[in-house]
Amino acid sequence: MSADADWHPWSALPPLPRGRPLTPAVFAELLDGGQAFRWNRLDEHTFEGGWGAHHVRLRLDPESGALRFQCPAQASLSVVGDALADYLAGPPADEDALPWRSDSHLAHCMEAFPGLRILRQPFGETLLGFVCSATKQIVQIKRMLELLAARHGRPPVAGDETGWRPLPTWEELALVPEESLRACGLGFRASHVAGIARRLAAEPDWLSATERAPYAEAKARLLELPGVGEKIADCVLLFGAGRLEAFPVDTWIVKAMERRYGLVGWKPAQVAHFGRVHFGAQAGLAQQYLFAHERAAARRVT
DNA sequence: TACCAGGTGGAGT
DNA sequence: ACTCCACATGGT
Repeated sequence: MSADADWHPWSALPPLPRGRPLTPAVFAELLDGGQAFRWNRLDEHTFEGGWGAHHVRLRLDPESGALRFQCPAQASLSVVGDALADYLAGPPADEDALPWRSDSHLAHCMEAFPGLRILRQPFGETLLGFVCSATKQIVQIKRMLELLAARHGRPPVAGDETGWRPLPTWEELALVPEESLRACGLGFRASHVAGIARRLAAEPDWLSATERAPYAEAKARLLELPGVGEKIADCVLLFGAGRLEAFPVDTWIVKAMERRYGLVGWKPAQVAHFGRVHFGAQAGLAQQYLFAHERAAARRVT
């Protein structure tokens, strides 16, 4: 942990577009609910974390819903503030276009997490995070990425003494032996990461072309990568490219559709088809409400 | 101990 | 095309 002197003073962040003020529960769900894996709680209303080369502390005023942030003293306040606003704003979305009028369960989920949104994360590191996510709990995914950053990431800004490191880029990962990836707790995911890193090193423009491509083409390209199937491809496109039509189906969504929509025994591919048809062009946003609600419900019981 | 975790890919029907 | 299961690792 670093001294306060290493940080800029707290600064106000403009209100998020198209959003009600965040509640503490929605704030926590947004940063630490399984979209991003690099935020950690500092206290009741403050998280510390980062994306790309940016490292910040973010604090919610529980009364007003206003957000304040601070960044390392060596970083540019205006640059980081603008980047943070983009990150939190997420892709253009319209909650009113979701079928909550005819879907009482969706309406319930949206009331439980008012103003929940999709973050706009860097494409490459979203890919890394979700390749590491396969059959892992969120806390374990965070640990893997923390180790990757600590051991293989570079300092974000010259003179930054906070000790925080960004995730290694794919270019940097291509230079890391698979055994070192394994030592970060990746398990069988290490060979996937290594395979993707080799592929991206061989075709330097492949990733950015994939990010720019239309949804169907981008997804087909991602599915070429080792360790990337339907679910992870949709997570990368939803959280790392703002493609709200992506509808990732994981164990929680299968459970939710089974319990709340009566789709007992449906397989993930069938659930995915149902979700796209039922929830429409912003199925991914609906998915995030269902996901948050289902996890909260499970927590309540246990 | 057995089972699960924001799954995927290969082998065998 | 569909089902089954190994794949590493850590937690309950």
